[in-house]
Amino acid sequence: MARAQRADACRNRDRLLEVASAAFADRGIDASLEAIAKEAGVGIGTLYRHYPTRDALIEAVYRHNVELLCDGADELRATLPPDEALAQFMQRFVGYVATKKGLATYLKSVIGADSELFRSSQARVSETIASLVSAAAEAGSIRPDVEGMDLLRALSGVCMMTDHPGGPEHGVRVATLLMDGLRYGAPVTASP
Amino acid sequence: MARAQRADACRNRDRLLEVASAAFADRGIDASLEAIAKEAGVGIGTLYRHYPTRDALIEAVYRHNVELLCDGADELRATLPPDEALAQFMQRFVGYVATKKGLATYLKSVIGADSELFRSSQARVSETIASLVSAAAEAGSIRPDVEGMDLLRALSGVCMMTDHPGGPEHGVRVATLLMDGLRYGAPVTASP
DNA sequence: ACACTAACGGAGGCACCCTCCGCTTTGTCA
DNA sequence: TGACAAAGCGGAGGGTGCCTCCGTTAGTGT
Repeated sequence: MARAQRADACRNRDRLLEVASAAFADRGIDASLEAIAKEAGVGIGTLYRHYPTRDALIEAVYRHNVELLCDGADELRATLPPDEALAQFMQRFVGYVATKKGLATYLKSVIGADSELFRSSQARVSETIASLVSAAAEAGSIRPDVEGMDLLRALSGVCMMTDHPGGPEHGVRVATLLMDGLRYGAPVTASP
Repeated sequence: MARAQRADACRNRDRLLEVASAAFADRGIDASLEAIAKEAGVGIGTLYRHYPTRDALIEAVYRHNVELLCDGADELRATLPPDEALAQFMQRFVGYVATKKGLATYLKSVIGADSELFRSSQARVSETIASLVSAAAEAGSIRPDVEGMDLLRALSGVCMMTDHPGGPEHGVRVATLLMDGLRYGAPVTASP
């Protein structure tokens, strides 16, 4: 439907989202909106029309990132054996949180931790994990007594650690460990 | 020594610290420095002479707050029975973190989590707790098998929860529970 | 009491935020 | 295909906050 939105508007909207995502990731949450607009090749007015406030833009970036992460899971599922897909997803999750935690923290402070945004994104992630877990369990490549939410909680714990001394590579190592823990005791031991 | 610093400079410095502490607490980390200077009754130049950057001011406020919290422990120790002193301190700690977490998060993102600042303030808090714990343990009003660091870690966990749904009053309740846990099994059961 | 500075204050230049409105592009319908 | 709404664009401009710089003020020591 062209009525809904013009093609150029769509393009600009998407481009802004991408540029903003990169900008927030490497220049922090305070990145200049004017700079973002310029990098996206649009005027500042265009940015503000699509995202009327800074918070709206940040929220959109957050949503987009969660979406990317979860959509990526379908691809993993399609191209890798179930346990590898799960392992890969866990690594991505940890990496994602390490980069984007600033966004979440900021949003929490602005719109509250129990908003629709967080509930829905949490639900999305937890569904994704649950489906990866159950696929791997059915294939017999991880132990059958683990639920999606258990794993999500464990991962969250891993990510909390990231704040503290030891740096982000800690998270990666612990996530690997966790995955090995899942494999341990599986009916069929998958070859790495 | 008057040579070291003039009296008015001292006054202004202290006043700025107090005003800034209040401002950051209720208007957030982005509170206008010009407003802070005005509230403190000094020019913006004076603020910048004492605290050359925003970060310097935030760091000073953080240090000051940790100091206040820990100095307060001496007073508690002097006026209350050891277990009450510990209980009171735990409540203050939780309340303090709830208000001031923004500062710590910001500082971590700017100067890193493993800086001298965090190491020294963590040491200060942990010493304070350790001394309260051992005093209460010696008095027999809490169980003897708990170390200061254990309790600090538990409290940190309580504070992490504060982010999540349930609000800050959760922290207070859990801290109370924790205190009861400490009293349980003490050689002498203190009367509340 | 006086001179010597440390300390003060705020004007000013800069960057960013966000709004507003005249101009351009796009999609549609004859 | 061509013309016309209207959807969309861009950036000037007014406002606010950051930080620097320097002329002025007022504590301090003799």
